[in-house]
Amino acid sequence: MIENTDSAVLSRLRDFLATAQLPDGGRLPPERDLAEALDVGRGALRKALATLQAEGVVWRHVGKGTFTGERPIDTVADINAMVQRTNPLEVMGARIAFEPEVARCAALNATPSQITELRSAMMKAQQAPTWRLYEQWDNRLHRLIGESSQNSLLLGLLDTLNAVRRAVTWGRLRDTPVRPPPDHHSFEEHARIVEAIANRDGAGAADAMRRHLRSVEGHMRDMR
Amino acid sequence: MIENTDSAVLSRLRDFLATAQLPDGGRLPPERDLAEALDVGRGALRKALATLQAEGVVWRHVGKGTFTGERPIDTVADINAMVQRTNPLEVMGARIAFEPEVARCAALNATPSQITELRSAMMKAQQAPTWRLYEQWDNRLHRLIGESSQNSLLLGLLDTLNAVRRAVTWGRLRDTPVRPPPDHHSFEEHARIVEAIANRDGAGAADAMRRHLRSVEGHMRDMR
DNA sequence: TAACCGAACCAATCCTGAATTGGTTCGGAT
DNA sequence: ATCCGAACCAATTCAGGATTGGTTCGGTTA
Repeated sequence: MIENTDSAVLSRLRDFLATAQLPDGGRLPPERDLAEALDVGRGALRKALATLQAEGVVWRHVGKGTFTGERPIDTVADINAMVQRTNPLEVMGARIAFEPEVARCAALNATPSQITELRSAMMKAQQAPTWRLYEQWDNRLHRLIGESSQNSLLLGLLDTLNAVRRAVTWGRLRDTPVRPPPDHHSFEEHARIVEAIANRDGAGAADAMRRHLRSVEGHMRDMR
Repeated sequence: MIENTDSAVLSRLRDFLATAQLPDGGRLPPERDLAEALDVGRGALRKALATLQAEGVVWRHVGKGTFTGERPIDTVADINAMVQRTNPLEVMGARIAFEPEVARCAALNATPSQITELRSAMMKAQQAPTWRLYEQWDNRLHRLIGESSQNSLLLGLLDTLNAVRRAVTWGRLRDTPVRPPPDHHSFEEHARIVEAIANRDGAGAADAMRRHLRSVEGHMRDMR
């Protein structure tokens, strides 16, 4: 050991990083190994690493290791935060803005088997013996449309939207044994959406979805 | 074994479910155990379970088990999960589907002071001395449009989308000291969007935003 | 005295192999 | 023909140990 002043260790560490040429986000050797490789005590190395971390050159996490670049952004979008800020009216507005475009993508990208599934879910909803089962298949239908867009990010956003919707409309589940009337407004609207998707009619699907959601919105207000 | 017709097995299974009284989302015994408990072959049991699954009473997954109720959809908006499933192309597709509709809402709902802010952010982006600062003001502009929609849920979804976008396109930050050229394609596109919003022209705003994003998409491909 | 080093320990994380579980196939018995 | 048991497959879970950054403590050196 020649000189292990703080600055000497730091510069030797920078040297190592420059030489190592590791990819951005790459992982450094464990502190113990690195200390031995640089012929430095672990404490001194940690002090130097702390400096680099303060500079934003590296970031560390227990059990994971030390990595170059900046710490990746924190993970979960807080659905609870959205739920507290929003209200049923906003949820409906967001659905009317968002879901028609998802339907448009679905019309352009759905696979034949997905179209079959869409028709099946639609039928199941029509024949549902209770409101609860109807809503179950209605949900399934709307998510199938998201899956049919073949865009996992759109699907993720749709799931987020639905999670918020469920949280906001909590406790308003219709659990009556009464079944939806055979002329329930949604049935024909669903059919229009699914047929537009089957016909690869993007604009038609978006339009049909928009009409459907506006109709749902109208009935929501009537129930107040 | 008395009678193990399909319907008999099915009714015995329903009986078990009713008796077991497991909580919604609860887990059924493994097929092998359950088959033995009901004194039924596994194949027959599976046929009955398939029926229940078609009815939406239970759902199954290899390695996990069989559960009551609906298949849970990722309730947590785990951005990391989205990031891992998606790719830059999908991100662009989602933006093109989503952001024009946000712009439409913004045109209908933006307050005068928000319109002032929009113009300000647009100017700042035009005069940005570096690409990094340009992107910063570009981000600010797009989020301001989200705020102008006056729909906190739409804004939350937009933030989620942006978080994914940043994570996916990470490491491709342009940090050159060069500034965007004065005739950068985005400048006029931004202006069209902002003016459409200022004029309360929802369709125009959506259209301008769509053109803008398609243009960005095109330049992304050129850079490859 | 003060700084530094090595060693041990802690908690979070990763890793690996075994066990579990739904999905499938095949031969034999009824 | 049909059903059953057994074996196998692939996805998932689970448990234990190994790894890793964070911390503490006593001994050594300057």
